Amino acid sequence: MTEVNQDIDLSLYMNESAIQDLGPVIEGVQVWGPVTNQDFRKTFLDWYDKESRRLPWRESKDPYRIWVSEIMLQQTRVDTVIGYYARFLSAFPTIKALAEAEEDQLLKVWEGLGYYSRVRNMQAAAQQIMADHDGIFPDNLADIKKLKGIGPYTAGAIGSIAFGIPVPAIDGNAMRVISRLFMINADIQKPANRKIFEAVGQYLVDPDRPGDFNQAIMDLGSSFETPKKAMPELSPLRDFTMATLTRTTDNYPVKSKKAKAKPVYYQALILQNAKGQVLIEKRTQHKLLNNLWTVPLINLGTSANQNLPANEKTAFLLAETQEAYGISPIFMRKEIGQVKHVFTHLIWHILLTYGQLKPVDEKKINDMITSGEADYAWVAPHQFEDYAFPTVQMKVWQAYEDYQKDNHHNIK
DNA sequence: CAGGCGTGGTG
DNA sequence: TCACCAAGCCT
Repeated sequence: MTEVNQDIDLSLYMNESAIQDLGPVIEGVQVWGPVTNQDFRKTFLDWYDKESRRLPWRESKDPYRIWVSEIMLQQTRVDTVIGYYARFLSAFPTIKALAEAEEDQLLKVWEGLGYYSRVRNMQAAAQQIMADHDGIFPDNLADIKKLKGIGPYTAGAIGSIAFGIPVPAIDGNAMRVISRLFMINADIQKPANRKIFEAVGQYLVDPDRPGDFNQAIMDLGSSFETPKKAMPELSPLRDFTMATLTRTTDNYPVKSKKAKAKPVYYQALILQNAKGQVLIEKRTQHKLLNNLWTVPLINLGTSANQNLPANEKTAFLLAETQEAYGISPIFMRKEIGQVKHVFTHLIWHILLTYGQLKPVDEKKINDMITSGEADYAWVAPHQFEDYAFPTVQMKVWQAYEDYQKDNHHNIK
């Protein structure tokens, strides 16, 4: 059985807190009763009415705009999203525009925001809405949940904010706040424990103002009830929060650790044609950074493998390049730079190698581009507006530029 | 279910 | 430098 707050006796704290009555046990959590619940909601929403953050997506109840903000905000900071939100809406002002957009243009607008499947899923959902709902965002939870990329949290957020449906929106903030309210020991990392917070959240949410209630949780979670360096004694809910009353805020939420990122090694090929343009390719058939563009990357595996003699390294590189691209560039012996990029689950270590194409190889590449056989393209430095590059590629460009700067003998 | 999936900020 | 984090969802 999941550990919850069974070791806590709420009644012990009734005299020295705002808790006035005891309520039911929900999923093993002893919660306060209806009298306290009303008091709690009023206190919380009064605070929200006075102190809520003014954010671009709070200016409208349009479900499309709420939806866009909720997808962008998944695992992403508010400050980062603000830089993308208006641009996205101006590029794709309606569900129809999103549904009909070119994927390349979609990724270009999302470029740098990360978790790119979010925007691909959002377009798929927009197409679902065009097909199944005449282009009108569905107004009930069951249909909202069917949309690609919308899970239990996002459905609750859109449902409550845009349509006033009385449901909680259980994200990391909500689990942190609720775990501190009732000193819930369930590991929030475990999917099975979601139902505990869903159920308690459902009990707590104000049925008259569910959207404001859920957004109040967000604001509280980003101000007084933060993951680190919380200031629970300044929270408007301090007298309702068991962890604050017992000075155990830092014990909540319980959260198990995730595996740390593993290193992967690559050789990036900076291949120039006669015009001085550089070869890039679209990452089709990948899961990571799918359909974004990078220079050719040769995977060297999980060990550096760089303690080989120089001539063997070159031979290896030539063989790999011939294998993957059917060409034999003239490589510079020494690497021209390096890049380190950290993903959630991987760390890429990239060595940049410069090479020039022989005319016959350049023709081979050009033929593949012309025939549409492969997603290659030639780009000149600083003329990147047509392609969506992930941040790791922007770092590669930067390293290449640094090298050119340091070696005033222009590579050409 | 565990692991995959980005990026930038923070202590 | 590094661990951890920020309005999760999909497979």
